[in-house]
Amino acid sequence: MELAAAKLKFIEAWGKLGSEWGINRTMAQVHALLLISPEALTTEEIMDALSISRGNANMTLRDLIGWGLIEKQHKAGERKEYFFADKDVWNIARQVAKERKKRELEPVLKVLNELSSVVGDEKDPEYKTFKKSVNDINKLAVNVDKTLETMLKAEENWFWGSILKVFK
Amino acid sequence: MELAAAKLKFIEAWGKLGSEWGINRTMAQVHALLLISPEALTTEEIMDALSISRGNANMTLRDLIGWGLIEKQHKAGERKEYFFADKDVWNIARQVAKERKKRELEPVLKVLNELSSVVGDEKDPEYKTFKKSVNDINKLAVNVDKTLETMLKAEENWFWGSILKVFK
DNA sequence: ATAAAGTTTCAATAATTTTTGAAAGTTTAA
DNA sequence: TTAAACTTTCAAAAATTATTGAAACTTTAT
Repeated sequence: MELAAAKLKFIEAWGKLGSEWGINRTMAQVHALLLISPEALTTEEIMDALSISRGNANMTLRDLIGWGLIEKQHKAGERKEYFFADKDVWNIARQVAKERKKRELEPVLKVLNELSSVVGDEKDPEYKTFKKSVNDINKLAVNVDKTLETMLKAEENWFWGSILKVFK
Repeated sequence: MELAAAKLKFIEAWGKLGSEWGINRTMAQVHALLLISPEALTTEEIMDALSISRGNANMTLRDLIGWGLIEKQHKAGERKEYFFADKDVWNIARQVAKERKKRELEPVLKVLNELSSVVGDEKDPEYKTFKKSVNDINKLAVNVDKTLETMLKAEENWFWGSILKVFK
């Protein structure tokens, strides 16, 4: 396969995976493009490469910055803004884990906690089933939260070393 | 909080989490409803509880069966079909992991593998950057895949025991 | 101050995804 | 058989989400 074709395939695959995981296709594609680009790119270059509008490019880039996945760069003597992706895949994974934990897991933990404290008649099957499911999900969510917390602090080699050794 | 209100809140929270993770809101809500229901429910009961149409209910239930999260039940002397959710949260987590691994991770691993084999000029920064990103993502994806594989075979206590002990 | 270069915003439009509801299909019992 | 009870399908409609593009805004250089 040609490099040019391979790049397109990578961008497409990343976009598809993103959309399956609740991340806007275009956002995932812009990220993919920057990931495989050795140089920082301008908004115009990104618009051209992916055939998207200026407005879309601008909003997507802003979101990616919000996720901590890319940053703006300025080149000496130039007005234009350049965008550059962190290429360290472990950083990326941690950054995504950090944001999703904050945006999604934590609010759910909060609700589960409130729901854990609902009191009722232990004889009532409706209550018992509700309580058991909520408590079990809560425990699982707390374990996931703890594991993510560890991941956020960990070095890649140590993390996978520990996990894969145990599971070997 | 009243049990009735708590149930609604749980269904709502589960639906929201689902939609953030690329799972249809209604599907997550039906799953939530069945999770906290001590008895199997009919299509009609589900339609009523969530105010959804018969068509929607039917398709959603079919999808949930496809994900291995619920099953049909028949009660003696009744024509109606009843639906019942597996309440074991560890089974649920494994089932979801299994399906998403198959549907999403494996296709991506396949593409990454193809892209890893693209050859080019080691002096070309475009090629070098592409290759490095693809290889790094590939390694991460393989580690995730191995960990999921272990999870699929594991008992809940052993799994979290091992992970949390290492990370303590 | 002005104009050029560049960035941001957002209402309108387009695309996608979800839902409806009624018709077609199936199963069971009499 | 027939018809009642129930399930499935799917084209059309609704809802949601993403994208465009042009105007407004900001910054910099002269």
